[in-house]
Amino acid sequence: MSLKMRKNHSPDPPVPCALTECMSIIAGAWAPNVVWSLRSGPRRFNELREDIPPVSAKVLSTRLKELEERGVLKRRVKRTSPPSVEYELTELGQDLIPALDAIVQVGFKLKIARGEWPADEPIPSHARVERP
Amino acid sequence: MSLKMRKNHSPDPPVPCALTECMSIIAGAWAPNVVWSLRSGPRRFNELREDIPPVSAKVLSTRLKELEERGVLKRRVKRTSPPSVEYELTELGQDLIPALDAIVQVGFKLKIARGEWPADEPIPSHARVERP
DNA sequence: CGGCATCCCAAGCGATACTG
DNA sequence: CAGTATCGCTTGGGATGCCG
Repeated sequence: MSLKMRKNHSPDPPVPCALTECMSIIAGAWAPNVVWSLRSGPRRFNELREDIPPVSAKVLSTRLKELEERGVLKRRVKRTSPPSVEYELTELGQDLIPALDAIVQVGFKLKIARGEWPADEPIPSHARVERP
Repeated sequence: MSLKMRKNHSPDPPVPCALTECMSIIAGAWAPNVVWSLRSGPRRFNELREDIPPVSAKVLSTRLKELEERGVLKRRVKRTSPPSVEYELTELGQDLIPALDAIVQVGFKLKIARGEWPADEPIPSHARVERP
């Protein structure tokens, strides 16, 4: 494909590489946390809000919808009373876990480098988010 | 500055977990591509612009400065004529490569799932960006 | 409980022009 | 070559309130 300089910002696929492709899924302030929070099983809307304290309902809702459209998770309505909704990772969602885990590992290296994590403490593998 | 209008957006630490920590480094449209482009050695400013076609000079410049401040890469000025500037990953920058590679792997899975990459073709390990 | 509607703000990015 | 300056747009996100 001829990738010529376009005068203006691309109406066409912008750098259609695998990296950008996947990054666009886990971009944004909360999407990675949502996926990460779901890695150990289904969670409900308000559970996710508690997992990721500062997220607003609007944004969480938006992210969830987007992640569902992208095939990362599934929304499941349980017709109980009161009705409850569960979100669960799809296979694609599961595929993201190793990538996120790799990112978390780097995050811990950063904390150690800044002395925010005791260096003698082992780096937790498959570390949890701060879910109390 | 200390007395911000407290009506909106949180003045408090936003989920200081390892995941968010590292994500903030590789967030944005181009930061991951920059790191990825540097993984096989130093690159110059305009080389990076060619590696990542749609990025503007302003944004690239901003990202590079930010990544340098964060300790991800080093800026090295060669006093030739005309002077040239090289950017190179630090150790921290290198640490990011496995994470980005994991992301790229997912990216290829996505492409395959959509039939944009021949399924019989092997998934390139440590795949390159489209650097011709 | 699980959202959506509304309003607003700030960051990120692109385009163009200009500089040392 | 390697940027900076300026501008304006688009997007993401927060706060609050309402609703089935």
